[in-house]
Amino acid sequence: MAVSPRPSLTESRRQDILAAASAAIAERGLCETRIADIADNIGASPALILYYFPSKAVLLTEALIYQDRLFAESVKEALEGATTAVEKFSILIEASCPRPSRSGGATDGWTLWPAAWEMSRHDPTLASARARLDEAWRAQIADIVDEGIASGEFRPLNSTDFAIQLAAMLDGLAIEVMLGDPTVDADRMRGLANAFLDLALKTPVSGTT
Amino acid sequence: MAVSPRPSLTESRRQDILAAASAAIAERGLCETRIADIADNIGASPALILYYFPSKAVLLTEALIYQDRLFAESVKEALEGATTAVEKFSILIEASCPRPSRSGGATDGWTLWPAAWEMSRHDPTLASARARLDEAWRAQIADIVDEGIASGEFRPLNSTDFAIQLAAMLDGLAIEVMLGDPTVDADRMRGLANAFLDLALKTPVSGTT
DNA sequence: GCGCATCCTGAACGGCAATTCAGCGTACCG
DNA sequence: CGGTACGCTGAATTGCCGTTCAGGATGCGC
Repeated sequence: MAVSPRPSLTESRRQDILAAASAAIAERGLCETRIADIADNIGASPALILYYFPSKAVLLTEALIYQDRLFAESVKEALEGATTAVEKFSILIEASCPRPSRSGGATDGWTLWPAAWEMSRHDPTLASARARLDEAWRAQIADIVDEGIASGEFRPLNSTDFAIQLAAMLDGLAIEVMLGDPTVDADRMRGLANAFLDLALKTPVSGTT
Repeated sequence: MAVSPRPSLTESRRQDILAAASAAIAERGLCETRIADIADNIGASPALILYYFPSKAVLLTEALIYQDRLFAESVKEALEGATTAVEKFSILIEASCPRPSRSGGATDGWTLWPAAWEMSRHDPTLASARARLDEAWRAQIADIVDEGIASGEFRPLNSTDFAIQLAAMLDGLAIEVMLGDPTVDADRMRGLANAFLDLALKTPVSGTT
C-alpha cells in the first residue's frame, strides 16, 4: 500500500504533505500553488512544509512523482483480480478515464499530468521518473497483448508498437475528457478506446491484395 | 498571413509581444516566465509589455491562443498544395511531429501544449479557444477521411470517431517525442501514426466470423 | 517651428510569498 | 523528576516582480 518500503514515522508525514501538495496543484494549478495552500490542506503552518522539504521546488517535483507512482500501483493492484487479457484491458481503460472530479477524496491523478509534462521539460528528476513509469505502463500493455496472443484471444502483432499507440491514444483522449471537451466525454473515450482495441487486436490479418 | 483580419500599426507590435511571450514560455516554462523575460526577447522594457496588455495573466492566455491559431493556419496552408487524401495525412502527421527544438526560429508550437492544457483548467477564455481549435482540427481530419472514402482511397468508416482517435494518438505521441522519451522519437512517431492510418483506413471490412 | 498624439522608458512602489529563526510544547529516556 | 530530541509554529525577513507613473523622445500635421 505504501510507496516506499518502510515508511518511518516522519515518512508518513512526508506523504501527507506530498498528497496535500498534489491536491493543491490539482485544485489551484501548478503556477498558482503556494506553500500556504499546501499547508492549509493539512491544517498546518507553512513553516512545517519547509521543515520536511528543502524547498517548494523539490516538493512539487516529488509530489508529481509520488502521484505517478500511486497511479501505477493502483492500476497494478486493480489488475490482480483479472484473468483474461480482454478483462485486463477493460481495467486499464477504466483507470485511464478521468473521473468527474471527485471532490474531497483522493486527487484525480489525471489532473496532474499536464502539470507533470510541463514541469518535466525543465526538471530532469521528474523527467526521468516520468519516463521510467511511462515505459513501465507501456510494458504492462505489451505484456497483456502477448498474453492475449498466446491464449488465442488476439491475433499476432507487434505488442511493443501497439502499446505505444494505445498509451498515446489514451493520453490524448484523457486530455480532452479532463478539459471538458463537449464532444469527448468519458463514455465516448471508453467507446473509442475499445474500438481501437477491436480493430488492432481482433482484426484478422488480411491476405495481400 | 496575419491572424486577425486587419492588423493595425499597434496590432503588429502586439503580435511581436505575443510571439516573444510564447518563446519565453517555451524556453523557461509557464511558471518561470517573468514579464522581464518577455521584454528581453524583443529588446524592450518590461513597462512596454504592460503598455500593450492589461496584465501578465491575460498576455499569457492570449499568447497561448495566438500560438494555437498560428499552428492551425500553418497546417491549413500546408494542406493547400496536397491533392490526395493520403498526401494530406502525411502533411498532418508531419505537422504533428515536434521538431528537434529549433533554436532561434519560430517557437516550436508543441512545447506550449502542456502549458496550454494546464492553464486551460482554470482559464475559461483559453479553454474555449482551445476547444474550438481542437474541434476544427478534428473536423479537418474527418473531412480528409470522407474525401478519401469518396475517392475510393479508404474503406467506409465513421470519420468522426476516427478523427478523435487519430488526434488523440498524435497528441499522445507528440508528448513523448517532445519530452525526449528514449523509445519514442519523431521517426517512430511517424511510423506508428502511419501504421494506425493503414490499419484503420485501408483494412477491408472482414465478414462476420 | 509648434502642438499634439503615440510609443516608449527608468525609476519608484507595493505586496506577496518563500524562506529563516528563535523558541514553545511534549514525549520519551534516564 | 531533569534533560534532551523532536515536531511544530508565529513572527520576522528578504528579495523579487508585477504594476504604476511621470515624463522623454519621435514623428506628423499645420
